[in-house]
Amino acid sequence: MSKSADIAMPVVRRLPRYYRFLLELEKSGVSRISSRELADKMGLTASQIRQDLNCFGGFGQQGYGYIVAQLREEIGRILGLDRAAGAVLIGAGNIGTAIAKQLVFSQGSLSLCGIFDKAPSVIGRRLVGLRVQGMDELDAFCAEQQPQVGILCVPDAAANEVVSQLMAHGVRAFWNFTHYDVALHFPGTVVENVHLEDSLMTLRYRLCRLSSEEQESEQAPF
Amino acid sequence: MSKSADIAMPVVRRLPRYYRFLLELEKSGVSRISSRELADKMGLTASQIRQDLNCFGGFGQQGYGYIVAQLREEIGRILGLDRAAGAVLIGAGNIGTAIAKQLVFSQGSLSLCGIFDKAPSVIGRRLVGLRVQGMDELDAFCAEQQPQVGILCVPDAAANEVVSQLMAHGVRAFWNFTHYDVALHFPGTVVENVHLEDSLMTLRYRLCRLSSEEQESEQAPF
DNA sequence: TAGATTGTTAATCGATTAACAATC
DNA sequence: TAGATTGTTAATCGATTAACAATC
Repeated sequence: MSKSADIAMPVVRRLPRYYRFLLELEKSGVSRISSRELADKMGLTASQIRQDLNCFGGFGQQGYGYIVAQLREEIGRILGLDRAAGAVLIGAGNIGTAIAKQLVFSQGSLSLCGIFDKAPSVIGRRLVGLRVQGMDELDAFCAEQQPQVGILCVPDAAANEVVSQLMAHGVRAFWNFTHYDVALHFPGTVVENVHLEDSLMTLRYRLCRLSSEEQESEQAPF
Repeated sequence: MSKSADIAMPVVRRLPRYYRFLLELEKSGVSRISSRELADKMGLTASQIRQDLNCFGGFGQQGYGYIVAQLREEIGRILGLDRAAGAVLIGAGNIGTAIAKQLVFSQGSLSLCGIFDKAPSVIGRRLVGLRVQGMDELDAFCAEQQPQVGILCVPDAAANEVVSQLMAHGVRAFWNFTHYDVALHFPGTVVENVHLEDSLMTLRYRLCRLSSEEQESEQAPF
């Protein structure tokens, strides 16, 4: 059993950020960095960085630090960025369209191989070089292409149906832009939720507190 | 000082989800619910729900439970959904366009009052009833309209410049779709990051583990 | 009153930070 | 060797869960 058996989610969620910072450092010609320097740059503690990295192995050199390029590559491998994976996007509305373009633009290792929609007005349109297909074509497509990731950009009410259809074809990973709780209804799946509305509500909350804080300090100036 | 002085972020981030579930219950005619029932529905513990809600006050009735409509409204107020707030969106590219449409479509309490872009080819275009303005018009617009929220849909490299410009006009809350670390560079701001790429990388990581888990259990079947 | 369920305190669990021995 | 910095163990801090007294 590998060392990375059961990593805590907070650690996993920090990995992409490490990856980004290391890539940036690499680009700007920094070849070596200590946990302290990286911590200062990222607004973390050196301790946390060392703890996080050591979940996966000893990538550093005592007395010296970490080799940027090597560490970045290592984290990339941990994230699975070296392995290609196919994805189908369901729902070519506002967000679906933007995500499709973004995916192709940013050229990550996830390759979008199919786009599907229900609306006859959308079916047949071309998007990032792909023809938007109808939902009745989904089963045959999955059987042939075996995508691993489902990107859910449909209305909330349609999500359940779409997920069970995809699961029947072995799709276990979902990038979920709906409010439908995939993980709750389908155990054994792996789901990343992008809840834009929730994110915005959290911002509203924090903005409120910020404003009331300002007012309080004005009223009670000591 | 109100009871809600310093609420832990994990609690705050659960509020939008409570709000959604309660709204759903309300719509389906449920008028009363216990922490236990709600917990089962949401996949949480009853204890956590009671703890979370009691950060803000005693909204329930002992021996009876919570009144759905009342609790939903209370949480809405806590989130600041009853207060209107103006937002400017900077960057009318793929995501910017989708977000603009989504904001107007979902009709939240955040009102998009201005859209800005740098590209001459985009300036002047109409989007959700607004004219996309040039960056040179931003200062005058902010001075007059006093938006409270900045939505950052620009390329990473442009974010720093845009944020300082908006901060000069009193904008303190940012909905950030770039990888630029606003909170790190501008203390005193309130920032919600939507890091799509990070989210996708986390999904990739988890997909990898899921697959290797399956393989392992195939090889060692007991 | 008895039953139910909250509000709240105490116990547990997990994640972060600090400390330091190992070692390059 | 001396200095630096990691890897790792121990201490602290915070968040979640359990328990129970208050009360509708």
